Amino acid sequence: MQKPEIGSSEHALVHEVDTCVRATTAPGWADRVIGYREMAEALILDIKAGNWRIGDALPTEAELVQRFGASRSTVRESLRELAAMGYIKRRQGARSILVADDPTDSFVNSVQSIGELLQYSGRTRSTLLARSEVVATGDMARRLGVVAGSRWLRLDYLRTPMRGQLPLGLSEIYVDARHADALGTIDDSLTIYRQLEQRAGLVVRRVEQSIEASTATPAMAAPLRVAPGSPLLLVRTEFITSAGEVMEVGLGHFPAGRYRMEIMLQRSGGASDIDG
Amino acid sequence: MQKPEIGSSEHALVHEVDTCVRATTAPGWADRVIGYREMAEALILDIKAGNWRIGDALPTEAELVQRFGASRSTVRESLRELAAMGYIKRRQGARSILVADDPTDSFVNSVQSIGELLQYSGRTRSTLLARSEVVATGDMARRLGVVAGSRWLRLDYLRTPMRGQLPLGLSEIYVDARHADALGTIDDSLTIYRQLEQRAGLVVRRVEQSIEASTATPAMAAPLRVAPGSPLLLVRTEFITSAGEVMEVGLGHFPAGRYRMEIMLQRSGGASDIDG
DNA sequence: AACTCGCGCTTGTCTGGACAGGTTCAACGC
DNA sequence: GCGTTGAACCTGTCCAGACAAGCGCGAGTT
Repeated sequence: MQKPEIGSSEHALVHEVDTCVRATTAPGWADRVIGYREMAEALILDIKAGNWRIGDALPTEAELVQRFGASRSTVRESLRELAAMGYIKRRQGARSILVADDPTDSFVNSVQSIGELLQYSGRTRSTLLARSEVVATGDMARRLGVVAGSRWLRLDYLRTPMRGQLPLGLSEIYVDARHADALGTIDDSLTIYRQLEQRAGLVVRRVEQSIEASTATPAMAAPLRVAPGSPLLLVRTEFITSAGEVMEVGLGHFPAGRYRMEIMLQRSGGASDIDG
Repeated sequence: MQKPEIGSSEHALVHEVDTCVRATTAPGWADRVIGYREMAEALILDIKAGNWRIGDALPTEAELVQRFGASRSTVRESLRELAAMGYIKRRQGARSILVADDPTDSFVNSVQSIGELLQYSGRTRSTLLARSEVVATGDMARRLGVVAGSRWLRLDYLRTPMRGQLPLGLSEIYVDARHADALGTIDDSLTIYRQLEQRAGLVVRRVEQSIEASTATPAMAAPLRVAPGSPLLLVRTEFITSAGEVMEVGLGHFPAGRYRMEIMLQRSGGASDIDG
């Protein structure tokens, strides 16, 4: 989490001493050693300042090497950044072309294998506590966000870190009873939703997660080893098919301090690389 | 600890011949030189063959250099490819982690104007409780995830629904003191990060959110109208520039039952939305 | 048992150099 | 005028080495 590089100045010193040469020919202003990130930022400022119009070609790599007093690799890295953000397009042999001066102001969070995060985060193991069939009645149906009266296969897991004793949390997983047969024996090396996809021929179209604070019920308190009433993170995950039907619902209960959910959103214009 | 890492048999040949000499000689020689694309392809085949499970660590760059007889740059380029395709996640200091063996299986959450959800979610209003300058000391620095000793402008908001009495939650917003001047008077119709972008010339590259459970301190309990110690949802949001510097940190505290965070992930393609 | 600290391992960033292969454009031949 | 060709220009790929910075684990402490 730390970002000690306040000015990134000590960075500069080291390299100055090390590789010297650098920028001796450059016009005076290129004194400061800058990294590819700063270089990218400087270029973006230039772009926003209107130095080039959309469709124009940016300076060649060689010119940027001169101007910033950095190596070609560094210049290329910054151009790669600009391309990833959607400002420019690159093509071998031709100079970079400015294609946008303000790439879509949207952020993207891309997740592979949802629920890895919820069920298998690498250094955790899950132990099945109970397997039962339930009918969603009033209160429970509301808690799950499903239709009252529907039938579900319920799986209770306790999640524990590989090293350490205190459990991370409890997971209740509800599988639509109509697909429970297809599930059969459960492969613990795959997520439930993946197995449903593979064996029941379902396709998850979207996943909805909601997160809120709650408290530990007496029943949960024992396996979680916390006091009843202590604060929990409640994570509900719904897996929804293209037909709009909820095929699986997961409820995760995580005591404070043991589990943290992290989401990273990245600004993206043209997610793709090079070529065209 | 280390994975014995199986398989990848035929690559041994190339390695045998050893590298260096490279294409200076005619293309007639025995084995092709492996490029980063082929290397990526080979790795994908290994992945699909099940040599590693999701969550496992791939070989280190050094090991791949050995195996393929290529330079580290080339190996890194191929790993970059795999990361872009969604097979692996990379983190400085730690080995690459396999996160998907079939990246068509990726879900995307895209959102315009993050932080709307933290500051202005349409049907809520924010009232500024306090504005102060603070220095992040030990404990607070850890809580914020910033460098100890750094200086910040702190803004305290109470968020209340348009209709209704009970407050939704408290927001502490910390703005890097170096950019606080640029902020000047705050336009309540825009998010803070947008104003920082426009007035301080910063570019937000990515946003990191972490969510966990916590408890209400006595100081929070009063304005939130809950009992001290009652469960809260703690949402931390970091706005990070392309230089990798944290320019704004937001801490949201939401009592149980009053606020729920919602995330919708959609499989490849279509846009989606987050929260409300 | 939980916490801190240090050290080794691993990835991130950067340098400087080389060749391959695509692009561009002007000179040339028809 | 028009298509071809070649050379200059430019980006793509690759190499070898170095230091910076983050991570993980074990040892020692509380």
